[in-house]
Parts: sequence; structure tokens; C-alpha cells
Amino acid sequence: MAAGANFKGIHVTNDLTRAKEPFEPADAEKVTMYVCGVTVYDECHIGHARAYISFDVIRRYLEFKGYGVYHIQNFTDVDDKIIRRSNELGIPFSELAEWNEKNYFKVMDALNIKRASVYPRATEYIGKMVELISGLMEKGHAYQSGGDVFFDALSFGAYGILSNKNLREDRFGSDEAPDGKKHPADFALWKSAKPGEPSWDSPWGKGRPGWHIECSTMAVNLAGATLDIHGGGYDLVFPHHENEIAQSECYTGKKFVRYWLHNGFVEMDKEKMSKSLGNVIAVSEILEKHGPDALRLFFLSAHYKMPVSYSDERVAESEKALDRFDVFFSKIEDIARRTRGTGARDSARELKAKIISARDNFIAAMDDDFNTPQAIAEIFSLIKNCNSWIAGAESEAEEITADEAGVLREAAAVVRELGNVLGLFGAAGRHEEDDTAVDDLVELLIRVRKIARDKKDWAVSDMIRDELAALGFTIEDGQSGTTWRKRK
RNA sequence: GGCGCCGUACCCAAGUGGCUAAGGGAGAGGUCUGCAAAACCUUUAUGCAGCGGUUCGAAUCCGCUCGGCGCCUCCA
Repeated sequence: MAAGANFKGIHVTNDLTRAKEPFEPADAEKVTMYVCGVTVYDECHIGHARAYISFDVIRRYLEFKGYGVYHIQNFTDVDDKIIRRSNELGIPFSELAEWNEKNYFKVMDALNIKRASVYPRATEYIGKMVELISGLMEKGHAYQSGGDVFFDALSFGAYGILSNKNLREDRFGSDEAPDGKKHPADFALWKSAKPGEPSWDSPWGKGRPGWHIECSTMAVNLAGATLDIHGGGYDLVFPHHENEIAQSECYTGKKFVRYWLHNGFVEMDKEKMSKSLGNVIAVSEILEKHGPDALRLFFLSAHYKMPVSYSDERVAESEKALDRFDVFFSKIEDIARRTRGTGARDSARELKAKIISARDNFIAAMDDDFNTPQAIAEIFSLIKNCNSWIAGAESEAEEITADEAGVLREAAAVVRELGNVLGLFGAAGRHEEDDTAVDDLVELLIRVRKIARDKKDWAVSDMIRDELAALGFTIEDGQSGTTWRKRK
């Protein structure tokens, strides 16, 4: 393929063309990626977690491949739901928005989701939105109806290109005579203010923006007419993203988005999870039961475009799978501490080759539309190969040498590196920066326990193990000494 | 009515034209071990919803059938 300079091997499934295409951003130094953010009227639920974990991994991988990423994610801080909810609570809408915005960061930080480059708020762009709407009116793509302004869907020939709809053949909405619209597919750019609602001045009187206009406005103002990537959940394809294309392209006259990427839904009992069905689970609720990495691994075990059925049992399985990493890391640290001699047997050299190919395979999997399940499989395979080598080496007479331990550490470094690309091992409190005083005390207890074990005093030995387990430390007696690790 | 997705082992889930159908969880047997745990080895789909077709060759392409789901209305 005649690939351009900005192609680095990644292929993505573009929802605009419904085909897998080579990913070639306009500028490798600055890939522009706009991900639809939340409407801050309620807590974050697991659907949000899935969406933002998906795009977090996409962003991390782009950066891993050497792209600079300018990541825009908005906050919708004024809309019907926010107004209704704040009225119910008897607080200003801005206060509700602010509170939920804080909750958003708290939850997403806990999930180790990288912060976007900018977080524009709808209310900060009202003036720019008015500008854009005025531009659309001048070009004949919008019309006023009372105090409302609507986008004229029929005026945009490409309307329906993303969601594969046809203005003449498809149904749009249920009402035949929608209030003031010329065509049912027309949508509000500006809504006139009703009593008691927050409002802003405009050429069409006091009012507030429609839902879709904010994303177009922010994208165009922050990133320019054309975005490389625009992301969000599949539920946004229609009408939200379809309408964004219409507004933006009519305003700028340029292609709005080169690659549209959408993540699949989280389902509950084979049913879409949604507010209207009342089957949503808050992220904070999950995090009380499972670690952030468990939830992340659970989601990444399926391709980002596929629907996923949420289940506590499945997340618990991911949590167990995660143990393999912990065991692997601590085992290798252990081996590295007690090596003997130098040099490496042939099998260790073969292992080294496997490390390299595992890394290559991981990259090949991620290059293919961010195939995280395949990528994860490659990491587990590598761990299995290492464990297998260790078991074999330990059964032999010779001790593991410093050079061989070096190969194992390389493997551990690759596992960490690739795990980080997926956003794993990054949540607060894992590994590394632990309290050394606590570590020393555990080591001390293990030495005491060894004395008891040497005397075959199993009662004392088991008591220490049980008590430490109760405190969250797992003690394991291996062939060559005792190892320990902290749970979670 | 229009548009679209999915059906791979006990469960989850990659693979979408050609080597032994990844990986995780679970189960069974074994090695190691004071016990436990971990790890390792072996094992669990001659088979990819069903039926036809294309092909030297299909889980993978085409058609039909059955089953599950989504969007067309606010939603990640």
C-alpha cells in the first residue's frame, strides 16, 4: 500500500466507511482526537468506564507508536437533564455540574485513565456556538422558528452518511408535526429559554444551545476543521454524531472527521444498560468490590467494538488472572536475588528470542484495530513461557545464573511495558512505592517462621502464615525459599 | 418498516480463506510440598448455531433457516 509518512502500521475500523483502513493522521506530531464526554448530571456508570478505558488504550497505543496526541474531551454542563435534576435538588445547575465533574475525575483517575489535553465545557463556548449557528443561517442550513433555531437536514446532501440513513425512507422521531420543524430529522441548534431556565443572549433571543452544537464548536475551535479521530459510544452514532457532521461540514465546508471510532455497549443480562431501563451500575460501586485493573482487564478482554455483558463473576475472573502478573513479578525478583555464576544455557537464549517475538506479536495485535484480547493473550503466553523455563531450570542441578536472571528481568520489563500500554499496573498503591518498613517487618516474620519450620514447628509456622494472610499478605513456600506478596 | 451487530470448548473471548482453532477463568489427573498455595506438565471444540453453495482448500466468502441483540427518542 502506498502509505504516507504518517502511517505507522496501525489499521482502524472506520465506522464512516465500515471498513478497516490504514491510519494516517494529517500530522504525526499532533493526532487530534475528540471523545464525547459526559453530561454532568449524575455519577459515572460502567458504560462510561468502558468507553473511556477503550479510548484511553487507543490514546496510549498511539503515543506508544510515537504519535503526539491532542485529546479533547468535553463536559456537557447545561442540558435538560441537568436543569431538571438541579431543580429537583433545589441547587443551581452549575453546582450540580461542578459536583459531577469532580466525581468524574475521581472515578476516572482511580481507573488510571489518562487525563485529556483539554476539557472544554459547553457553557464556556456559548459565544462561539452562536457564531457557528449564525454562520449556518447565513449559508441557508438553518432556520428560525419562533425563538428556536433548527438545522435544515435536507440542506445537507450527505445527511445520514455515518448512520446509514435516508431522509426520504427512514422514520425520524414519532411525531408527524414536530414543534416548528420542517422535517422530522431537523434538530435544534438553539432552544428558546423557558421560565426558570438558565439562558444566554443571542440574536434569536434568550436561550441555550442544542445538544449537538457544542461538540462541533469545540472541535472546530480547538482542533480546526478536521479531526483525525472522533470517538464515543455506539449510541452516539445517531443522532449525535450524524448531526455533528452535518453542522460542522456545512459550516467549514471541509470533512469533519477522518476516522470515526465507536465502542460497544455494556449490557446487563443481555439487555442494553441505560438510564431509561434503570439497570445502571455506578463505577464507584464496582470499585468497592474489585480493583481498577480487574475492571480494565475485564473490558479489554473483549474487542472495544463488541458488546460486553457485565458480570461480577467475570470481573472476579479477571482479578484472578491479574494474580498471574503479581506472582510472575515477585518470582523473578526473587530469582534475581539469589543467582549463582554467569553465562546462559541455550534454553535461556531461546527464551530471550521468545520475549522479542511476544513483544512483536503484541504490537501486531494492537496495530490491527487495537485488538486487545489478542494482545493480552501474547502477554500471558510470554509469562507462561518464562514460568515454564523457570520450572525446567529449577529442576536441573545448576543454579540460575546472573545472566539468565537478566533475561527473566527483561521479560518482566517487557510485561510491564506492554501492560502499561494497556493502562495496567498504574493504579495507585500497586507494587513499587510500598512502605519499606512494612516490607521489612514481613521479611522479619518470614525469617522467624523459617526458624519454626526448620524445627518442624508447624503450629507456629502456620499461625504466622494465617495471621499474615489475614493482614493481606500471601505467603508461599517455593522450592527455593519462601515468597510473599501483597494482595490487591 | 429501515439500518446494523452477534452465535467458536463448562464460562468469557481472539481468530474472518491454507501450518497442531490464541488467551483467561473453571474442572480432572500428575509433579513439587509438613500442610497449604503458587508454578509446571497432561487433559476438556476432527470442531466453529443449522442447511446448502463457491473453492484445490472455509469457522473465515455467498445464500437461506433458526436463535440472541442494538440503533431509528435522552444515553458511553
